[in-house]
Amino acid sequence: MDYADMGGKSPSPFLPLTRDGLVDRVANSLAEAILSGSLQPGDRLAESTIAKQMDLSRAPVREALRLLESSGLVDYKANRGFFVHSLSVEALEHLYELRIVIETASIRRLIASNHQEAVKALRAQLDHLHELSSTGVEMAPHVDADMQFHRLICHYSGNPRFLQVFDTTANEIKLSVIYTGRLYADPALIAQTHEPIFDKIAQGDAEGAVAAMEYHLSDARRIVTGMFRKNQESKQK
Amino acid sequence: MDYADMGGKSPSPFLPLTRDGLVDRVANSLAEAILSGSLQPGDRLAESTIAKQMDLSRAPVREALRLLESSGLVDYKANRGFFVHSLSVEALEHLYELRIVIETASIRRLIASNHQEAVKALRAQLDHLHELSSTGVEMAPHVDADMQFHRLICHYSGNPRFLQVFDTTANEIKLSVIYTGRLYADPALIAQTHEPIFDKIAQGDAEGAVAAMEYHLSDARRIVTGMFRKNQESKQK
DNA sequence: GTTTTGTCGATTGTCGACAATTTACTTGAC
DNA sequence: GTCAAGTAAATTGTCGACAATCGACAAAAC
Repeated sequence: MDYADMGGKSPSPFLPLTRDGLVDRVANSLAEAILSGSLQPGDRLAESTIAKQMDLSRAPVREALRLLESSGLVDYKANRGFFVHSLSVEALEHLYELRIVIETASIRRLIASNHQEAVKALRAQLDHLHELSSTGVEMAPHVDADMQFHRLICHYSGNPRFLQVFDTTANEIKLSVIYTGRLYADPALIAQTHEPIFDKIAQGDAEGAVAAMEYHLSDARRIVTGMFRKNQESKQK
Repeated sequence: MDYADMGGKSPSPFLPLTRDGLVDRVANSLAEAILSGSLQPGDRLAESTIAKQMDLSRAPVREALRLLESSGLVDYKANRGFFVHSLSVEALEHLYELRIVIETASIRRLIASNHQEAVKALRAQLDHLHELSSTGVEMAPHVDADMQFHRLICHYSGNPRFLQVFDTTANEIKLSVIYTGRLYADPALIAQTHEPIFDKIAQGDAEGAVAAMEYHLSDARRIVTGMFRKNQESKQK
């Protein structure tokens, strides 16, 4: 038997054996630190310091930082180095506007092509969200599951470019939620606000689903930017 | 192509005074080589070779290649290095679909906000295109001017994210045109096909402009993918 | 003859050191 | 006390060298 060319799911008895390079591990580690809030926006990310802390040279750290830059988690200024990405209210507005464009476009393509498969996956993800809502108070898992629902929509659009655009926005959206505190007073609301979108998609009602998504994202934008503004004001004084 | 240009307006009377770092110069140089066709898709881009040819060390070359990767000009495979980006027909279809989404969204936002300023800039760019059409037979300037028209639309959308998405697609689109040969038999047609879009925008007719843009991009997609297919077949034998 | 295994050359991955630049601090003048 | 210039420290930018990894070819086994 030839284990090399059995396309599809892992036919081999071995685990994927994730040979993540050093750079990826560094990037993941840094991303976690940023998304967990250990590092504040604007904080300097000195290469030497990080390299020393992780006990390796500056080269892989530098590459990891460049990677994070392209995913929007850090900013780079020539001859000045890397800093944890700082958000502004304007940037958030632009971000949500882009999300509306990409995710509504994804919905249209999704309904026109991959419908059956997509509905199944989205239903499963929604169920997962409902389960989560009864559990912990930790914010991160809820946000992740929320984002995953939206990501699935882009995935099942059938256009990898749509997913790519979504992914570039995803980290910044996560950042904004982390920094502004919880999105909804009750985590159970997260799952509920996605039901109307799913319903319309399941019915194959493209325009209805688009409208539901626009409403949902506009609402989220309103809440996030509102809290963001309040947060900044409280920091001023 | 200038990777340092952030697309914003220059408030000072002085030119940006591009203190391009070494990395940017290397990136520009490589981009030119790729977009001019000196390097063929799939060609290996060995760091040492490039470093020797440019008389510097591998570090800045490596960073430049990573930069080009994020702008879609080169592909990177772990432990194998960098290669000139290879296009597929499917990728092109996806790319044009994304362009339609972003550029039509840009048109809507543009007409709703920056209208006056945008119309002026677009008219100027169209005039420039017309002037070009009577001159040389070189393809690159026409393609650049064409892309610049579309880029202006994204720019005047007022949402930097839209422009950012456009820029990530721009290089690949350029590549496809370079590799498939001329888009239109007569360069004068390039300018003409953009007039309807401009007219509708100038009139403030959002839906009309969107329709014109969709028609234009669908047409371009049809031509490019068609020539691409033909090109590949001729390479087979 | 086909498949597996071993070896080699080439290329990327990582490292520590030095040069160039920026930032922070100190010093001095007003 | 405030501001400016000059100096020192810290940080990024670049370099050349070594280690790890990969692909291709050669050799051996079936």
